[in-house]
Amino acid sequence: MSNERFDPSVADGRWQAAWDEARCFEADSNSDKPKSYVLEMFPYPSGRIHIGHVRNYTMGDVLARYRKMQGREVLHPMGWDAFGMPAENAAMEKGVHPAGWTYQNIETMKGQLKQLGFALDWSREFATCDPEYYGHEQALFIDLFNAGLVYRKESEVNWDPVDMTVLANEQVIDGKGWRSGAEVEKRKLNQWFLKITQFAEDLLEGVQGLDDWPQKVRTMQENWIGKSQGLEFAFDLSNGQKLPVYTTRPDTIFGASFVAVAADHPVAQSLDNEEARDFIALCKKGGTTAAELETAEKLGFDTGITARHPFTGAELPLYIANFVLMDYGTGAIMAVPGHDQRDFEFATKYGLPIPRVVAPSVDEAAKPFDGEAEAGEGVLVNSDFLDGMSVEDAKAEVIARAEKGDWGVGTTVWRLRDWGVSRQRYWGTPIPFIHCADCGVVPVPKDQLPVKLPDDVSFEQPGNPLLRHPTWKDTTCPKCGGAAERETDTLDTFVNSSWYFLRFASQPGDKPFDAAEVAKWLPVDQYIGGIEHAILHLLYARFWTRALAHVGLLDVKEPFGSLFTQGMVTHEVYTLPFNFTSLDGRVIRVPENVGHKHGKFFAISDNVEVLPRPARPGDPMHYVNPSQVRKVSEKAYFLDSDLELNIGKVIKMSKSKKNVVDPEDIIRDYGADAVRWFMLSDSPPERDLPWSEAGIEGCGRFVQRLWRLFGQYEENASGEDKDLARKTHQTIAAVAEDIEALAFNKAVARLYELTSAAEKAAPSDSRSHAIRSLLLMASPMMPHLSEEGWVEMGGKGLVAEAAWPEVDPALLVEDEVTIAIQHKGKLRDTLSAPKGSSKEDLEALALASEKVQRSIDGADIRKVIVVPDRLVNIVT
RNA sequence: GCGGGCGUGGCGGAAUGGUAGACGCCGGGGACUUAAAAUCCCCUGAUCCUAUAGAUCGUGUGGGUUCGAGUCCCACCGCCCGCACCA
Repeated sequence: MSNERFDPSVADGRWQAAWDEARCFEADSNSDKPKSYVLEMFPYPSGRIHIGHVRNYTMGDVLARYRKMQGREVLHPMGWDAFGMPAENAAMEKGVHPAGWTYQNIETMKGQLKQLGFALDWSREFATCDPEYYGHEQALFIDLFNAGLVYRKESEVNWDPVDMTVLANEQVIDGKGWRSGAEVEKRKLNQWFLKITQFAEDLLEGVQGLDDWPQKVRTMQENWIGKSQGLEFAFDLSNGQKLPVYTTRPDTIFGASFVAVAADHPVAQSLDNEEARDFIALCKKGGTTAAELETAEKLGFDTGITARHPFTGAELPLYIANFVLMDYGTGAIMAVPGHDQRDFEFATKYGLPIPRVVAPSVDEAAKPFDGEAEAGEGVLVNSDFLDGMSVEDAKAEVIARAEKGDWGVGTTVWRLRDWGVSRQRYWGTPIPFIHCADCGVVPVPKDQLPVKLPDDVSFEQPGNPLLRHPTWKDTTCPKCGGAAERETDTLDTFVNSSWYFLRFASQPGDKPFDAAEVAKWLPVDQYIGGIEHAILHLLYARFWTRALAHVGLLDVKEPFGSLFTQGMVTHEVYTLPFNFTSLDGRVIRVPENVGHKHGKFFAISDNVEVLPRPARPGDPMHYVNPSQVRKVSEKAYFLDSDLELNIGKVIKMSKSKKNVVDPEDIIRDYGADAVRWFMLSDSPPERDLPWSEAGIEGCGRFVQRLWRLFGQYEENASGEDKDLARKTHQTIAAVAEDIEALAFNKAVARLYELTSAAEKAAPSDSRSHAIRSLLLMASPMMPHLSEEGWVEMGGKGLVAEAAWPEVDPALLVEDEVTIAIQHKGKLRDTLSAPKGSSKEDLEALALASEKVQRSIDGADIRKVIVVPDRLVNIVT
C-alpha cells in the first residue's frame, strides 16, 4: 500500500460517483428487511448550506449508514422547504423572481450536500414549491375542509400602513415595520383556520406515548396545549350587562379586588366614551405577540362600571387592561393581585387593594406581601367559608357552590388556539377556494388542481401580488358558473412541512401518497432537527397526521417515533479595533473592503494604500469574518499582518456578527471526512458545538493518522494479542451502543482510543482485525476515507454496503479489575484484583494496604462497605 | 412576563450514587531534520511540602440526605432557548 497522504480532493468525488452509480442509498419499499426511516428536518433553500445544516445532516447520515450496516432497509430522503418570505424579500431587494431565486438556491445547495457524501435517496427529492407537491397539498386541504376541519373567521394581524402589507412578528421591531419604520397597527382580516383545537385532548394524551422524545420537548408541547381546569362564571355589571369570566384560581375568589377585560372585548368596544376609545386605540399599537403584551407596562382604563362579587356582594371596579388576552378564556378576568403577579403589578400601579387570601398558615392571615404576588401553595385565609382549606380543596368547594347556585360552572380551558393558516403573500401554496357572490366560498374542483401561482408578478409595489394581479383571481364559480374570484391568500409554510415526510415515503403521481406504502415506512424512526421547532412544527405535523387519519386518508397517528434536537454551531467573534484611512482621509469601516499585500493594507476597490487608525469612542463595532483572521496561539490577527484583533464571545453563527464559516471552504481545505468528523467530535450533539480552526485541523490530522494505520494492515499476519483483541471487541460493542444513543462524541472518543492502541501494538492477527474493524466502525462517519482504505485492504464491494463488525461476547470480559480503596469516603489506594473476587478477599486486600493502614492509624473499624469489582470503603 | 433548559481544568467535554477530569483541542518539553513541514514521545486542575510511594482543596453559590454526591433533595445566582405570520 502506498504511504502517500490521503487526498480528499480526489477520493471524495470518486466515491460519491461510485455510490451514485451503485444507487446504494435508494430505498426499496418492497424490501423484506426491517425498515428504518431516518429523517432530518428539510432545509429552507436560503442560498448556501449553513454549517448548522452540515451538523444536522451528518448526524442523520451516520445513523442511516450505521442502520444499513446493521441490515436495515433505510429510507433517508432529502427535499426542500421552499416557500417562504426570504424569496419575496430577494424579489423586492434584487428584482429576481422568487421561483428563479429558489430553484437556483436549491441547485447550489444540492451540490454542496453532494460534496459531503451524504447517503441520501435523491430519487425522492422534491421542493414544496413544485406545483405537483402543492397541488396535492391543496387536495388535502379541501379534504379537511369537507370534513369540517377548516373554517374562516376574523383575526388580528400586524398591519404596516405604509407598505400596505401584513407583517410577520419578526418584521415588527419595537412596534414599527422593519422596512417602512411606520407604527404598526392591529387590523382584523377574515382568515382561514384549521381546527387543531378539536384534537387538543388527543394531542396532549399522545405526548405521553412519545417516550423517545426529549423530556423538555414533551413538556413544551404539554404547556403549549395548556389544559387547565377552572371556573367560568358571570359578574353582574352595574350597567345591567353580564360579564362572563374564567379563572384557574377559583379558590382565591375572596381576594378579587377588580375585574378586567381585553381591549377588544365587547364590553370595552361598546363603551360610548372618547377616553375609552383612545385607550383601546393605544392598546392596538405595538406587536401582537404574547411576549410583547406581557412584558409591556401594565396599563388600564377605569370604565366606571362595577361588577358585583358573587359571594360578598362588593362592587369591584371594571378596567380595560392591556395584559388581558381576548383569545384566552372569555377575554375577561377576575383579578386577584395578592396571588397573580400581573394583577399585583396592575393593582400597585393603580392603587387598588391587595388582599391576602392564601397564607403559609392560618396564623399568618395578616402577613404583608414582599413586593410581589404569592402564587404558591398554602391555606386559605380571609375567605369566609374557605378559611383553613388547602388550595386544592378550596378550588373544588367554590366550583361546587357555583354549580349548586347555578351561577357558574367548572370548565376545561385550553391555551391552544386554532391554527391561522392565511398568509397575504405570493410565495406560498394558493388556498384552493373561490368566492362567489351567490354560492359563497366554494372549493376548487379537484380535477382543476393544482391552482398554480402566476409567474408574471411584480414586487415593485406594496401589498400582495396575487391581489394585485390583473387577471389571476378572475374565474368562474364551479357551482353556478357565474363570475367569481379566487382566494388570494396562501397557506402558512408550516402546512408544507406538516406532511412532507409522508410524501417522502410514498409519491404516486395521482394522489398525495399511498396509505399502504406510507404505513410501511412510518413512523419516522429517527427525526433530527433544531430545538427551535420543538413546539410549532412538531405540533402541526402531529395534528396534520391526525387530521388526515380522521378523514380516512392515513392509518398512522404519531408521525415521529424518536426525536432528537441538536445544538447550534457557534464561533467566536472577532472585532477590529481600527478603522482604515486612506491618505486623502477616506475612512473604510468594512474590513471586507481591505486587502493585505507585501506588508501593506490597501482598499480593494481602487488598490490605494490605507493605514489602520485606532477607532474613536462611539465608532460602530466592526466584525471581521474568520476567513480574514489569522490565529496564532490564542491571539487573532487581521489577514497576514501583525494587526491584532479583539476576540469576543462564542455565539451562534450569524451574518450580522460575521462569525460564519462557509462549509464549502472547509470541505475544500480539509475534505468532507474531516468536516464530518469535526461535526461529531467533542460536543454532545444536543449541545452547541463551538467551531474552531484548531479543531478542524486536528480532525484533518486524524484522517491522515487513520490512513497511515490502514496502511499497516497485513492480510496474513499471525499471532494473537489478547489485550488488543479485547479492546477491539469492547470498542465494537460500545461504539454501536453510542451511535444508537446518538452519543457521537463518545463513539469518536472510543475510536481514538482504539486507534492509539492499534498503533502501539506489534503486528498480529489481532492487530489486523483491529484495523479492519476500525475502518468499518469509522465508515459511517468518514465514508470516503473508509472506501479508499477498503480497496487498499483488498475488501470486496463497497464499504457502504458492508456489514457492521461482529462482537465476540467471550472477548468482552476483563479478568483483572482495579479496586478503589477508600477510608471514610476518601480515596487512599487502588489495587488490582481478579474479577469476581469475594467480598472477604477484597476486604482483606484493602486492610493489607500500607497506605490504608497509615490513614486508619489504629482507629476502630466500625464498618466496611464492599462493592464487588469496584471499591472498598473502610469507616472508622 | 410565562414556559423550558444548561452551569465540571485554559477550551469542548467524560463519569449505572462508588478512583472526578476518559477522549480531543490549546500550551510546555523532547526526538527526527542542515532547516522547516510532517510525524513520534513525555508533561499539562489548583495550592502547599522536607516536591517520584506526601498532603490539602476542587464539578456556579449556600444548605441537606448518604459509609460515599458532579450525580439525589431544597434555596439562590448566572447564562441560553421558545412564546402562535421566520423557517
